Amino acid sequence: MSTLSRKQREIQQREGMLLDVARKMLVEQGYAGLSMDRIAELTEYSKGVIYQHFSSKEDLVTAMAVQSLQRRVEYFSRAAAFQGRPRERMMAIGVAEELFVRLHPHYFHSELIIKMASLKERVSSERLEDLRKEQNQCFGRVRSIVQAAIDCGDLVLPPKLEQADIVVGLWSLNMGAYSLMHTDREMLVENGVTAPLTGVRVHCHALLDGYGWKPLVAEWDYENSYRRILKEVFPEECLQAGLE
Amino acid sequence: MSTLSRKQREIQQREGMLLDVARKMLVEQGYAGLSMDRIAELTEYSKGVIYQHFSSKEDLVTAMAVQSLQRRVEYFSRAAAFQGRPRERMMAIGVAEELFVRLHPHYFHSELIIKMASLKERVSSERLEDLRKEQNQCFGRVRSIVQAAIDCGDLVLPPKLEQADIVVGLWSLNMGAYSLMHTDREMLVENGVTAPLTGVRVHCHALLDGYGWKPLVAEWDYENSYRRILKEVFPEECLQAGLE
DNA sequence: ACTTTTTCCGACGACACGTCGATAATTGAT
DNA sequence: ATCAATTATCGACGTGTCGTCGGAAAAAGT
Repeated sequence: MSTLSRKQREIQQREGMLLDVARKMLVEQGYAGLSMDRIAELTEYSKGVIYQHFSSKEDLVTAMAVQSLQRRVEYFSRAAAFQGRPRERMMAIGVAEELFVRLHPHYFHSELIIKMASLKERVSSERLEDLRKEQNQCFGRVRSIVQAAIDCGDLVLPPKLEQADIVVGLWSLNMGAYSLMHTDREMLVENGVTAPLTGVRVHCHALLDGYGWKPLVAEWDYENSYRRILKEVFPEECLQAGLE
Repeated sequence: MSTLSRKQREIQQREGMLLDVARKMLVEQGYAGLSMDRIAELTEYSKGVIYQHFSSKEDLVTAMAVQSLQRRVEYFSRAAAFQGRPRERMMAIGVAEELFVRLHPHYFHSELIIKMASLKERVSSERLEDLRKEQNQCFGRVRSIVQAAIDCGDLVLPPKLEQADIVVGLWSLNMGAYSLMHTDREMLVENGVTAPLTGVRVHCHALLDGYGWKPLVAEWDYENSYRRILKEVFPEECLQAGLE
């Protein structure tokens, strides 16, 4: 006998289904087109049921963001376990992020929305706590790699920068690039930017080189590292993403 | 006699006033708290009048973003005119962005919102054209500096990167960092990131060093450049921002 | 002074969020 | 198996917002 009754398990499962339907709606129709009434209609549950799961529309969107971050943490964890120099492991995190965005754009999208609209006011405090926790998980995964690099001497912190700052720099660059792609793809193609995704990798390497994080691009065959990461850490996802 | 009648000028002026009221509301109450009815109430105009200026709520928010970009272009233009090496002029752009975000956070905020919510569907096509134009202005200002650096030999494009890519890298890093500050400041302080704004400058320098854009940080006194930029290009704004 | 055109108004319909009392289903005890 | 107690579900309702539209008011023109 499990800790939860049959009914309660059913309810828990339902939450996932509600989120799936909601996410599809969010992606197809935007935030404004995400309607609680229509979720009720499509799932053939009543609104009351939905409001037993989520205290408000904002709470629901936040739940999507939490799901997204959980998935990301999963990716990051696998990436962080890659066998290699710290900088290679950091590269693996970058690959993880890239695959994550490629394979789950709807998850990423929900994160962006919740971030922007400053919806936090109307979100239940437990959900907000979940969000915070997952975010810190992500941050922590990256941070520990930076620490490892410092410990083994591959990275000497430049003046005025702490470990956490390095994380912020990389995070900003990635986050900025991907949200740019999502929101201003039009402007990019207009300006002849054809392969923004591969671009991100190159930019990250430039940034790490700028920090003086050894081995520098000139001293190491990161193309090879890249292939190893894809093959050893994300073989399944590669196929899904259509990467060779 | 001007080309516009008195009445028409009055109407044009009114648009600015409407946007001011709306922006204040947006910043104080978030996107959800921005209500067309309340704008009408506060300005003591009818809703009909407001809908003569803006075809929808989204159109109004887009108008705010356009205003914001116009202001940014102004800042960027002044920065681009700084006398010095291309990399110094690029640094001036960074300073411009920093001051812009510091002094007009509400403008910046409206940009973020319009970007995220994929509101574009309901925006009038003229307004969308305005937005596109201003964005390209910004992009162009930065791009021409990159070109200048290439022309004078200060920058040799790394393999796999075009001029436009360099712009994208810097843009992403800045955009990402500032939106991170706006949306996740809490997470930053939790992780001991104390001075994110000065951090951005350091990260940008690292990125430019990574591109091999001469003169590198080690070869030039950019602290001095920074002081010169503040004093020569943005003396007024410095005081307002409370920078020494 | 009177007509035409422009501008302005605010009631109205449609729709969305979130609530709540009534209703149905499930559980547990006898 | 029966019935009471608890739990889960429903959907109509109140409130508020968006965007429209026909008529009132003001301005321009003659």
